[in-house]
Amino acid sequence: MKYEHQLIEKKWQMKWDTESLYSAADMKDIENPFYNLFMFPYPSAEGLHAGHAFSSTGSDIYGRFMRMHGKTVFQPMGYDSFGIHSENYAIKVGQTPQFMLSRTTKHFEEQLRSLGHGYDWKRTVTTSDPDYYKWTQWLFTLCFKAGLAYRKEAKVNWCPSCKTVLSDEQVIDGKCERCGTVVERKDLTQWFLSITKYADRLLNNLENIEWPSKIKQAQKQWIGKGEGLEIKFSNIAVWTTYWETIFGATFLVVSPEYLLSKLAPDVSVESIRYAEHALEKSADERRTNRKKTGENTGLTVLNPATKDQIPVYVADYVIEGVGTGAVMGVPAHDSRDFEFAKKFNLPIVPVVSYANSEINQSIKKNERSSEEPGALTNSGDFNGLSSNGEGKDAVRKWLVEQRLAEPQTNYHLRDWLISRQRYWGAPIPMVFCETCAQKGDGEVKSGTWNAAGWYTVSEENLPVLLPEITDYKPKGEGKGPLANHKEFYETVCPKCGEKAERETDVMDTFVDSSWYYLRYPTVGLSNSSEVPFDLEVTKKWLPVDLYFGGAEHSVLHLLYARFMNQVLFDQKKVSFEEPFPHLYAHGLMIKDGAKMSKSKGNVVNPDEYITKFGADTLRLYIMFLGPMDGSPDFRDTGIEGMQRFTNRVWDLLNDVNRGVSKKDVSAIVSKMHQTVKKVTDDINVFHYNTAISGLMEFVNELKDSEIGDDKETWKEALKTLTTLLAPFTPHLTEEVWREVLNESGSVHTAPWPMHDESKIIPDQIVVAVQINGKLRGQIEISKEESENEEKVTLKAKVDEQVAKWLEDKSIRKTIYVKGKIVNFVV
RNA sequence: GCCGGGGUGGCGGAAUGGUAGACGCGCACGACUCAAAAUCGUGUAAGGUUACACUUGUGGAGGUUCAAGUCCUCUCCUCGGCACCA
Repeated sequence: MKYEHQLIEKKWQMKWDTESLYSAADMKDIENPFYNLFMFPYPSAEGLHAGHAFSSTGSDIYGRFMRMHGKTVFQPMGYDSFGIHSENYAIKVGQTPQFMLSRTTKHFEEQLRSLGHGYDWKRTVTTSDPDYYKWTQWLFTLCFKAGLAYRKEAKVNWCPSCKTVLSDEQVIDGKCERCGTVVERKDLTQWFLSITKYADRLLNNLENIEWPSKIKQAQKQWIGKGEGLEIKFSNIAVWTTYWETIFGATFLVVSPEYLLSKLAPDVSVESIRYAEHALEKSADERRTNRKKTGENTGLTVLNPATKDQIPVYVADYVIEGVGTGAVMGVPAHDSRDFEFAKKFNLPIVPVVSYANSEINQSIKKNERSSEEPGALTNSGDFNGLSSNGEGKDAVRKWLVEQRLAEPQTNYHLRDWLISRQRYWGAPIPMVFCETCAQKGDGEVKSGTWNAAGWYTVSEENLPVLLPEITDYKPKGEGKGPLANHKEFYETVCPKCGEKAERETDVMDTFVDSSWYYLRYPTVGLSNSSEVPFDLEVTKKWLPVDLYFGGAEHSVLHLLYARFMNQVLFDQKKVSFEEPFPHLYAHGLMIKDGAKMSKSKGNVVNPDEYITKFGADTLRLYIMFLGPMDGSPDFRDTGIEGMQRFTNRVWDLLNDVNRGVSKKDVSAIVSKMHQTVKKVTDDINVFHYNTAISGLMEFVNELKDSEIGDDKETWKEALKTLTTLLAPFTPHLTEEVWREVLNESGSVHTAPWPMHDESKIIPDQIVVAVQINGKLRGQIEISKEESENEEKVTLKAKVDEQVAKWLEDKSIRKTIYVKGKIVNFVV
């Protein structure tokens, strides 16, 4: 009987649906909850590709594994449907985003169903749905009321192609994360969320969550906490983490911004001209210009440690926003300063030694080397000091005691810019009233920015609906398309009732995705339109038990979501700080050695493989390619090999009435228990490729066994194999379980098999024999014999292959590793 | 430059310090067939041999150990993150 994958897969997908196998009737009344979350995709028009199939299958296998462990698994799916990606595509094909959406989500659902994933389709989330973004807006108002949302004019990242601003996190190598265009800098007034206030907590909590270290590392690096000193050089403060090099600071450099805003007009005309010119450069141009250009300002300042007057320069290698925007130039210990000093003929003074006992003396004597700075020729030569920890501490103490410096902590993390001058997003739910602004009235009084005139839209008036307009394309004038629609922005002030205007920018998509995991369990509850998330159900299901997703979200989504959750925690809306205590980051599937992308034309659509080979074979194949956290290469040849395996398994499992001969029973029982252990252990750590190889070995063992009378062992082996395979091949095993083995209920709720440690070791064991660590022979012993070291070593000694190596040699030492190895040292 | 992964057959990849290359792909040969496909069987690290024996072998150089792909030191290459971050 041939395995008809098309019929069987469709049959069970429909049946699971009618049986609600993957959907709890009542989210509040369940036991052993396990929230198995997969990062939701944005519903692209192309549909999902093999990379999605790879990652979502990885998540699904774990969910099924947990379900068979008696957990009630909640595995929802939704769509991150707002955002530039979806909107850009709609523009390209000349449709509205709304129109595109209805087709794309439907296509996604069909594809995900055809892969056999056990999603709860009754509880989905679509971020562009008013029922959803109502609460995204509510979240923004919550931040505003907590003093965590503010407006500020700032030099921001502007993508000239997407015609919107971007957050720092969305600029990769100076380019737009979405379209790859070089971003420009633009002065705009924008909404920010104060994520920097959470920098320390975001950093410290990393200790307590079970995440891959590389993701933690990336977040740590992005937060970039630097504990340094702020040191006054006359009226200019510099910030440094290398304060011990201050004795070698022979000049000072300020950024162009610093010069123009704080030092002009007391500086040279040339330096002002230089600074103005530098500001016209794009961020990318400035970033990649490694030439140390600059200009003398004519000012001098006092080096507080050496008491020397040193010149002040302006140069664009100093960046506004890092530290104070001014740095001390220590050419002997910093390669950039060195290059600069060479160019401008500034003195290069190495700071020599701070050996602990002489520290005070050294400092007082202001010890300097008489060596020529010519020794410092390459940029790698600037260490030596930073490694001297004790000296460094002594200098710090001295500087602070002398009141020359103050401790100051700086972060790389910036506040999150969430305004987007686009159409396809959640409108920022704010109203500005000019009348109130004149009087200084506003919803919050804030010291950090002038909030006068700004009001949140109250909860009963949410959502602020995104109007359906046809002229939704961005124009690039610094305002979003909604600014052209009076009917949208004209409103009245909630305070004084005068004419007022709505904010016309929309929110960054990452705000939408920063809280979606909270919404899922509440979908479908009677109060779901009254609350963002029901308290009882949230308490039951959250935090997420396993979050499965791509490493590319290390510092975007994963940081924002943690931040939002912590805000909600502080506002007493949730009882946990970290939403994802356990994260698994899968790798990226590639094709022919390159990342799958439309532009390369190497995107693999799983549909044709499902049609040709079936979902189960595809699932096995992509999981077998390599480890889940690697970058497997999708190749067509391998899948045919997996189809052979699927067919072999099908034939084997249908051969229910055969038995196994007495002589092979022990080997089969042992292999069965080994396989149970191996597959269980491997799934626990997401090593699906080796779990599958273990299953293949078990299948080979069964196929090669001699036919005999022992039907009970055979039947048990088949049953075990079926359950172990179930997470990987849900359709085939379900067919076998219910129709061939005639078991009651679904295989996916059947109990996961347990292994018996005592049955793992077979009756006959092969032990390797080594002489001086080199393999010289093998002996076969029984299980009982393996316990007896003397017996084993004797048997090894007299083995024909081994004996000839022992002739004329005396054995100095014998090592026996039970049931594994005998090593004679001669 | 800093921080993290990795370097193992023709390929994807396995190996709690204990028989390196599991499992699979590919390839070769054989069976079945008029023939092919499919399927099944055998072989497949390199050198060596009719076949065995044996020798070498996990990027390179040292070291620890009865025993090293695995641990330590140095070094080369590669992939990912951050970066004129002071």
